Amino acid sequence: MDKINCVFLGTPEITNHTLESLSKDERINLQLVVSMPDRPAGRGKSLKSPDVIIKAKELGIKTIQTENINKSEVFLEFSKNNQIDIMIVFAFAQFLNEKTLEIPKLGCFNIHTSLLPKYRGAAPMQYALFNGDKETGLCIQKMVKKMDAGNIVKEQKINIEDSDNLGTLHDKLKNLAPKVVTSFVDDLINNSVVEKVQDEKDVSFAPSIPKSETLLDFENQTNIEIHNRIRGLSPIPGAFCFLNNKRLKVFESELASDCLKPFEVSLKFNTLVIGTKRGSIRFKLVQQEGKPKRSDYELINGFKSNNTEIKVHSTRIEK
RNA sequence: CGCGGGAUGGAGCAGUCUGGUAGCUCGUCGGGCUCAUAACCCGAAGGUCGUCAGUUCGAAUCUGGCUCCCGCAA
Repeated sequence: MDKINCVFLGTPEITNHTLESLSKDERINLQLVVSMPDRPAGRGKSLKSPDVIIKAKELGIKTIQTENINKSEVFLEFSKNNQIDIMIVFAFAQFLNEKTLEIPKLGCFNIHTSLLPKYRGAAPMQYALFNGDKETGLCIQKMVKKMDAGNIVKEQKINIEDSDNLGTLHDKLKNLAPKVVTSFVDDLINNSVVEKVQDEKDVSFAPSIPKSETLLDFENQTNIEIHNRIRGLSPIPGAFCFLNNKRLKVFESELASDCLKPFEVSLKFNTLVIGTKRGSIRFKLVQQEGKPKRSDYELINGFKSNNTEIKVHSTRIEK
C-alpha cells in the first residue's frame, strides 16, 4: 500500500510528540502542518510561533499559518494541488467547516483529551480535574460539523491520581497521544477501523475557562471544590484569590481539618489554612504578584518581619 | 520601546520617601529545660545590602546604565 498522505493541524506544545511520531512513521507521508499565526506573547510583546510550528520547522516539514483554515487561500491551493488522505487535528483551536472536512479522502480525525461523549469542548482535562474524576482518557473521533460529536474510532482510558494536576495530566496525555495515533494508523493500514457512535444521553461539555472561573470563592465553594479547582488550573494559569490586596495564585493545596469560617485564616504550625463554605484548606505552594512561587511557610515568614496580619479575600479592595 | 513589582547573611522579609557604620521571622551550630513537641530558654557563626559608574565628609538609602526574577496584558 502507498503511504498515507497526511496533514497535521495543531497549535500548542501538547501536540509535539504526536507530530514527531507521525513524521517518523514509515507508513505516513506528512505533507503539511497547519497552525495559528505568530502572536505577540510574553513580556516585551515579541512575536512567538506556536510550538507545533517550531517543531515542524525542526523536522523540516512544510508549514502554513492561518487565522482561519477554511478561508486560507494558501491551504486551498495546497489541497487542490496535492492528494490529502487524512487530516489529523489536535488542539487546533479552529472550527473546520463542511467544505474543509471533505477535503481529505479518508476524513478528518481529531485527538480529544477526554472520554467522549464526556467533556466535549476546549478544556476537557480541566473539567475532569474540577469534578474530581478518577479516570479520563484520549479519544480519536472522525470529525463532523458538530463540535467533538463524531464517531469514536479509538479510545484509551487512563487513571487520574489524587496527586495529579493539570500539568501532570497534560503530560500523561501528551505521551499517550502518539501511541493511540500509531494504533489508529495500524487500523487504517489494515482497513480495520471501527466507528462507534457517541451516546447523546451521556454528552457533557467542557467550554474554555474564563478568567472569572479561576477565582477562588471561599464563601460559595467547599474545600474539596477549591482543592479540585486548584488542581485543574495548576501550573497554568493558576487559581487565584487575594491576600492583603495582592493577587495570590495557588498551585498546590491539601484539605485541612481546622474549623474555620469562610475566609478565616489560621497560621498554626506555619501553614496557611483558610476556611471555606464547608471545611478548610491549606495552600501549600503559592505565588504573590511580583514574587516567585514559594511555600506557605516562606510566605508567612515574611509577614512576621513587619508584623502584618494576613487577610484573604476574593476581590481586590480599591483604595 | 505595552503596563507594573522586585533583587538586603542559607530561606522569606523590614529598612529606601526624611542619606550617618544592618534589623525581623526562621534555618544552621553549641548549650539548657521538659514525659514530650514544628514548644520554650541561653549563646554563636554567617551580609563588600544584584552589578557598574556618579553625587556626597559619608550611600542599602539619592542619580544614571546593565544583568536577572516575577505579576498583568496577549
